[in-house]
Amino acid sequence: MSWTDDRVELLKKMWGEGQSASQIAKELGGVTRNAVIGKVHRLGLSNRTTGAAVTDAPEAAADIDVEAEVAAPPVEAARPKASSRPEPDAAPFPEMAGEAEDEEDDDPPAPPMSAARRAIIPAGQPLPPQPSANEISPEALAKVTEVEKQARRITLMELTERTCKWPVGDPATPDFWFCGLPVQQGKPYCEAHVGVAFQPMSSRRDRKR
DNA sequence: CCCTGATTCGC
DNA sequence: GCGAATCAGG
Repeated sequence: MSWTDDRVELLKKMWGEGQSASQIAKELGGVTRNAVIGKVHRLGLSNRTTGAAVTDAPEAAADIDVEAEVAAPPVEAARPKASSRPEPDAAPFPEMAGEAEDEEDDDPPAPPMSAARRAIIPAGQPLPPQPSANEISPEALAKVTEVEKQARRITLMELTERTCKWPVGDPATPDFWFCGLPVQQGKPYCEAHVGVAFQPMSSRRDRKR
């Protein structure tokens, strides 16, 4: 595979979005993450680490401009290093309700129970995890509800191996989504959701049956 | 061990 | 220019 124009374009786009080199490589296909990184560097678009140069201090060296230091593109996605906590570039969430472009007015039974909904989990389906929110450490729970506010709120089809697959809401409801934050390596969920999904078995010695 | 990006250097 | 190998981290 070669770096065709549109492949480069996709590379730029994804890199700009904070996608990792391996993800980009996977998306492009036919190239390794090394190839992607190499290209990224050759293109001049590389670190956008909070203004601070991770490698060398941009001091001295008054002759580093032959190749021109490609003016940093207006990249806004701040990637807090390899710690993975990519701020969802654009997560405009209008407190759900999204009546904006409802081509169909179909949810009469969709009361504005925003806050309540988050707290009340429809538990019951054989679906994924949905913890019985009764034996989870308050801390973990708090963390989740907090995280769910930052969630990317992606759809089923937007799920990838690296997006948190924690479902939120009632699948039968229009406001059903998946967390979508970066998963904790290996696990299918992000850090917060791993926390509630995998309970170490602590304050739950009763109801043991 | 998984992952990340950075760099080098033969091609 | 390209990217595998390597390096240097988290």
